[in-house]
Amino acid sequence: MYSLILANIARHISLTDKEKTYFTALLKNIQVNKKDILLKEGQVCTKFYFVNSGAVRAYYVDRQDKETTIMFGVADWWITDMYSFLNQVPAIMYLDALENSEVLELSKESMDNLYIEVPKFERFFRIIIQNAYVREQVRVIQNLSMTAEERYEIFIKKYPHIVQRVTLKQIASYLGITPEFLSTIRARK
Amino acid sequence: MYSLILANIARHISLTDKEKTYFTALLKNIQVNKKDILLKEGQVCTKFYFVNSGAVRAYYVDRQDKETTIMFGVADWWITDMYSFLNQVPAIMYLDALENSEVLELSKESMDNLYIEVPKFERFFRIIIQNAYVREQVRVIQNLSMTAEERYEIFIKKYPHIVQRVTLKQIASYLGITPEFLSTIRARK
DNA sequence: CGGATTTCTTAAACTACCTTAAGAGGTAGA
DNA sequence: TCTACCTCTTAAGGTAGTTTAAGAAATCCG
Repeated sequence: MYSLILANIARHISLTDKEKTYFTALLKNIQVNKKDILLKEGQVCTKFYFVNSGAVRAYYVDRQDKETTIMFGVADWWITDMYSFLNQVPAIMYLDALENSEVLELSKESMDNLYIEVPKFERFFRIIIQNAYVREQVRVIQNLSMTAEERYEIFIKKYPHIVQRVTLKQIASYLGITPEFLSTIRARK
Repeated sequence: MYSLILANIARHISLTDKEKTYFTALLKNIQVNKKDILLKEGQVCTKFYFVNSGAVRAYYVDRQDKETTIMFGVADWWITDMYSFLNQVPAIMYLDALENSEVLELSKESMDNLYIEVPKFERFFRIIIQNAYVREQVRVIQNLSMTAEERYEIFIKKYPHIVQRVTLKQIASYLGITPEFLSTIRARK
């Protein structure tokens, strides 16, 4: 139940057995079904989620009800509305399950305690967020300098396991195009 | 010389006088002239920069020589090629001065020592990077769900002091459009 | 000061991507 | 098993943003 998350952490910091025990005791294991909602826009996000199995999606809905997929979280990924979680303000995004999934929750309160009890975790989450930042920066560059077709090519190369599991509409909303246009892009090949 | 950066840090962590002295001793103050290059694509980025005065721009150049402005750094901003700096791999971006500027440099080596000597800085840079991550995420959402005109409106509201100081071409490359189109957007009002 | 270079504007023709619509599978629920 | 409702495709017509080009305005520099 905790082997995946402990391996994830071990990639960046070393924990003693005692620290591992302390950390895992803070986690809550939950099972969610396909389409279950973890977070709604407007709610304060109180959890940082780690996906153990299945798939979770983060997306934004604008005034015209158009969805933009912010990220897909599959096994071994951390996912949350970072701004809402860290500042305890209303979320701008939705989080929901694309498949039946097993998710570990770390609450804001637990995280604040964790930083005090095991300060090494400051380093761990700094690295996790650093990597997330760099990925978003690369995505901004790609969105601004490439056509939708090029972005789609990169997406299927980078996330081949995700392409199989999500709908065309969701991929289109990640790329920032309509499903119809993605369909014609696919047909070109 | 260090008052701005110490105030910047004090917003997130408290330092003793001794820690302040240790920290500022790691910094190198440099003066750069307009158009001076701080980092070239392909070089390993060895410095994290803090802008004391003036303005610095980070941008990406694609195979067709098209520039995409990644960020503008004015007084009180941290700027670097994060991926290159942290992993000591070749940079994907350029950094150069838009005006004569005063910049403080923190080297990778100094930063590694800083984390050991004053672990509080793990927290500080985690927060700095968190904020940068959230900004990039919002930018992705805006790029995917808004028209160029809407993004321009938001840009001039959010960075009114920057608009005055940089060229139209640079703003256009931040928004991901051509200077010609930005010119027509401006003429519409 | 004057010439060179860069920046900005305008406009016409073009392309990437959107909108609307209609039909063909697939899947889920009564 | 039938019906309802998503998902995906295809295609025609529309719009946001690009390309090319040329001139005007501003800035740089000897």
